[in-house]
Amino acid sequence: MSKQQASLPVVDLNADAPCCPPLAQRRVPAETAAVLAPAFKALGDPVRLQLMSMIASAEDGEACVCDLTPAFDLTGPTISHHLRTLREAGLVDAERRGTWVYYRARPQILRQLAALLSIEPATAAKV
Amino acid sequence: MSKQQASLPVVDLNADAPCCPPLAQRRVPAETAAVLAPAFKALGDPVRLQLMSMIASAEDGEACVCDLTPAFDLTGPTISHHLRTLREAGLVDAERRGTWVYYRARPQILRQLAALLSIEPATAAKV
DNA sequence: CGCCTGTCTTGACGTCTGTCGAATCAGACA
DNA sequence: TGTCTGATTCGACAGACGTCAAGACAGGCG
Repeated sequence: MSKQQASLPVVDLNADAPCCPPLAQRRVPAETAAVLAPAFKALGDPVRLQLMSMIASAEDGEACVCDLTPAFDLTGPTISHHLRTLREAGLVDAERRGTWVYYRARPQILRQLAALLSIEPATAAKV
Repeated sequence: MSKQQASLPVVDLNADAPCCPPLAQRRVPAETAAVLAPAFKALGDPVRLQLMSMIASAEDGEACVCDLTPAFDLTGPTISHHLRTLREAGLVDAERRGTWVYYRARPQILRQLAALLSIEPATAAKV
């Protein structure tokens, strides 16, 4: 078994959201589904998935809209709309500094989503 | 909405292969985003998220539609529609055995999605 | 001050999605 | 064979979504 997880199951999600034993371990209650589904939905668009990745993988932990926009064949308003969607899903934070607006990922919720999808090798191997 | 509607399973995510370095580690390329976004989208509905969980956490690794349907205040056709969405996203498999139809989760793609969202503590701690 | 650049909001348009009722298909069983 | 039950498909509808053009807002600079 992997030891990558030292103190695993008790995810330290300082969550403001009700959180998550793995989806495959215990049935997700309706309230949890209602809270987390919008986050998955926000990631359910290729453009937003790339935006999320560009922001999360940015060097300083933040990315400027001026860097994000030219990476797509889409207008500024459209990118802005997608960024707002990510923000409203709680996946990113925005901050204006002077002329430019910077977006920053929120690792907690990403961890929650990853935890929800995680599969214990043992569980998966059952069949 | 970016289109990627297929009436048939498109995703060949059968690979246990090293599909995806974490989203926060390397920028997700457009092709990967196009392939994985539909899976997130399929999980982006509370009903489907619960269905997915009920199937994945089922005792024998599979769940009968007859057990799934009465868990919601929705008609049979609606549940059937959601199950088809999950199937077309490559998240579940369906098999008819006699009178009943059983759905089974596909752990590979769940693992891929989890891997994509996973965050190295080191990476997350940067701030 | 006025202008310029960068970003967001508004309004509109076509498409997709979630839901239902009715019809249809697939097996089981008398 | 006929009929019954379980599941899917079909047709339709309201609402949400992705996209754009045009306008509005914010901050820097001459």
